[in-house]
Amino acid sequence: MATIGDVARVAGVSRSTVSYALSGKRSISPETRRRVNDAIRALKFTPNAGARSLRTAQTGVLGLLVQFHEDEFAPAMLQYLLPITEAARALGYDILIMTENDGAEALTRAAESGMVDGLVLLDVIDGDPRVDALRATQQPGVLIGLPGDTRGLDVVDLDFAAAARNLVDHLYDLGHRDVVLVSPPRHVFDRGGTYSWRFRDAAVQRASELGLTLTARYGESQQPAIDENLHGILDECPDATGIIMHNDASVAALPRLLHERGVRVPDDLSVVSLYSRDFARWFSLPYTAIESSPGLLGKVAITQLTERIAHGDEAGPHGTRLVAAEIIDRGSTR
Amino acid sequence: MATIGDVARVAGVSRSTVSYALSGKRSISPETRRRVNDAIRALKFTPNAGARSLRTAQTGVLGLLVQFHEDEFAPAMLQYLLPITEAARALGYDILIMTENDGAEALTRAAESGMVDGLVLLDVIDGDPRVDALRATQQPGVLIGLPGDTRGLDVVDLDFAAAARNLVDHLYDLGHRDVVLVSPPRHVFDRGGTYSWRFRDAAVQRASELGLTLTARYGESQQPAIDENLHGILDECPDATGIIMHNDASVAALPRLLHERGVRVPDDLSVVSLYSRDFARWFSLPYTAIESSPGLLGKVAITQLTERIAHGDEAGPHGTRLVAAEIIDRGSTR
DNA sequence: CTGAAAGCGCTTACAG
DNA sequence: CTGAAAGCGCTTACAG
Repeated sequence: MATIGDVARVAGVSRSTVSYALSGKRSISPETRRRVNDAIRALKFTPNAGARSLRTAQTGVLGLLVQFHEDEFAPAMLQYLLPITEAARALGYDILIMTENDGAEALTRAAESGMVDGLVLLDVIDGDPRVDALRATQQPGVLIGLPGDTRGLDVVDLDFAAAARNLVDHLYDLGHRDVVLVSPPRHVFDRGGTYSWRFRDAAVQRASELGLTLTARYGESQQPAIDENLHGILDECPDATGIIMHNDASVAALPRLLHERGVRVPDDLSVVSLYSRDFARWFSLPYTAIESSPGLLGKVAITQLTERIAHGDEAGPHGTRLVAAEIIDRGSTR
Repeated sequence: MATIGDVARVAGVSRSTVSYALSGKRSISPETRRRVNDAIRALKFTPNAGARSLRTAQTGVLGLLVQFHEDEFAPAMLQYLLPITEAARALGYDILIMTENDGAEALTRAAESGMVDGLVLLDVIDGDPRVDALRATQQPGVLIGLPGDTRGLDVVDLDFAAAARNLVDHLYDLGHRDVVLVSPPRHVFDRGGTYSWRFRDAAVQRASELGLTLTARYGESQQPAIDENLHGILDECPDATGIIMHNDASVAALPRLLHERGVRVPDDLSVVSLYSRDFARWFSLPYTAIESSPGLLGKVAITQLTERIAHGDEAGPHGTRLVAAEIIDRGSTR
């Protein structure tokens, strides 16, 4: 690999001139610039990342901390990965992906060794040990997912409460008065998955405001429990005319299950849910749903993080951005 | 962040002693070792990665080049991600994930700037421009997926030909004499996805050896074309008693589609396929299938790559490792 | 508009 | 068993 010294020698200038030609931080005569550029091309010179980061204390790398909760629906995670790497790349950053079970330890290691300029925490729950680790490192970071205590943190998440109200209103406006809600599994609530109760509580409250009967039930995350659970819920609520699915694994199983039961959508039952376009495509889901917007969330998070890296506290106060929930009508209600 | 100089001062030794205490590359008196360790703990010292890599020309990072083919089934990619990061971590490496459309450019950038010690190319096809880029960089690399020209490359892939023969034999042994094969979409063949024709050609040949009628058809990768395509194939082959699904997107749609057609498995039709346990779980697929073993492939690839990094040509000749295909009986045949 | 020099934080041959 | 010093490849104040 060529070094900046090689380029300087070939171009017949000093190393500082090559560096400034690269960075544009001081003016260079056209003739010199040409010679430098020629030499760079001839030698295929690329600045050494380690040397640069040692000198500037900046790496151009962001750490992405992915948490695989044992019982969670893995494909849902994938939706965030591509938008995040793309948004980061567009801003000049690469992504170091860390999937260790001990996310707090991984975060600390990446930060303390200076491998990254900032950290993205995916799928944050209340009481997440990575959040304390992040606070301890003093590194810029952004959370996707809302913990209980957000002091001093930049957080991005979907507005699950607004999403729930939106869906309840949608069914109510169509005349539905008896509706079922299938939530994430109970252990997601217990574990601190705040999106689960933010959604459910908002749905319950809106239903009560409207005088709509809402039966909220936990879903399951693994077959065959999913099918059994859904059959049980549907048997239990024969008069319900609408169902709100807030559960990736369950909604993925729903088309087949409703077909088996001979339930037609939307003639016999109106179905609404919350997932992304990609998710709908992978699982051929035909339901009207709140778009969970992983691409937008990822982009907002990366933008926020890079702002924080560049400007620190001057990038504005720390805070939580709840991204508005938008409904996509696929004709599964009436 | 504390530096090695801080540790040395607190411990009352030289920086070299701290460094050697860390690396264990020369003997240290117990007393000195204790003082150094105390200082490291007191200061929470972690060596700076940039400085270390500048000095040693090693980064402890592997580049993972993920290629998102527009028409491909994204969840399938995810299965490789976790095993690869875990295998890498177990060997002391972190993973830089690159998802750019221009994978060759990304690969070159990572290699030339010295960000990584080696490269993993996921989902390699024949004529993949990343392969030429890899050869040009002279960096250690490993491919998952088999290109046409493997000279000088370390390659890991599933033995798709053996998998196909295995499935044909399985159906033949149960008495089936008229079988359908649903391959990947035509453009996967055209694009250079060698797994598609390695599987199909081996199936066709084995069928002809056995005197079994095998109707090979292209599948689709997007709804609603998937359903239409499958209905067409099933209508076309009313006498087929078995079906071999070599197509992620199509097999994911099959349970619902067969249910719609009133086809019972295995009473009316025997079904075999090729996918991973995780994939089967996500999509609730009940079919006997060759285990595609993404975890094993990822682990083999990482092991091979780190060997190559550590020992270069002494790690043995470059070559292709085809991982044996194992069948998991889920009772969908008879 | 350009160059010589210092220094980022490590590791390791050299010396004792 | 330990230390002083060189040097990895950059960037940037300092000087002209």
